[in-house]
Amino acid sequence: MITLDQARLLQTAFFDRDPRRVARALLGKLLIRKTRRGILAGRVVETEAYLGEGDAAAHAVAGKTSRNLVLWGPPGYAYVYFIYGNHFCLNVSCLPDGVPGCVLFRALEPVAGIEEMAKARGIEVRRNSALRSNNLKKISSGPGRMSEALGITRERDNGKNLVSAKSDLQLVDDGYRLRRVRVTPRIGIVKSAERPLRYFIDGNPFVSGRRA
DNA sequence: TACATGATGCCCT
DNA sequence: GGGCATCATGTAG
Repeated sequence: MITLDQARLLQTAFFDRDPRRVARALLGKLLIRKTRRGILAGRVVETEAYLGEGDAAAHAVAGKTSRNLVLWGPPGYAYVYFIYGNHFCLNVSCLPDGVPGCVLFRALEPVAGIEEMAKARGIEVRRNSALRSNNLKKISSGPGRMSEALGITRERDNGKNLVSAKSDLQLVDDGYRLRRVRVTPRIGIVKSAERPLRYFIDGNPFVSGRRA
């Protein structure tokens, strides 16, 4: 394992392939936010693949709109949308320019800047160990939660390159070795609900929702 | 312009 | 396990 500042940015080519492969490959990578006060980082422990044509649950099925335009752009860019009047969800575009597809980030394991992320979520983590452990899971287990922890909004981050050295929101590899991945149907959808397109790290306590 | 809906999370029982 | 807040977006009219 290498330290955070030695971690390597993922390359654009990493995302220039089928979202199902990207979703699996992203597990164990780090999502980092650079702030004036330091670096916030979380390990990707749960993702979902959303395909283009033929995936009724994907935003891409509606065709190009002002909201989902990023899905048709080049790979490695952030697609952020607002949902349920409360939450932002982060995706990364996949496949070549002109072909829609993405991966939704569903949960992170807090790695660095934990105090800051907890603060952004309105959570106290400095007390006794039991409460701390319990509250750690509330920081970024779930797509809306992790977005709030990292300050992700559509206005701020939609269309941002996630593999640019200049970006304040990046995906990096710190050498983490993935053991076992589990695959299940996706969470919270009605159409195409049976398709096994959700991926998560087996046994990781920061995975959201059901873990079987 | 109006209206229905949603890739969620939180609080209550 | 269930109810519900809350609003951007897309679609219908």
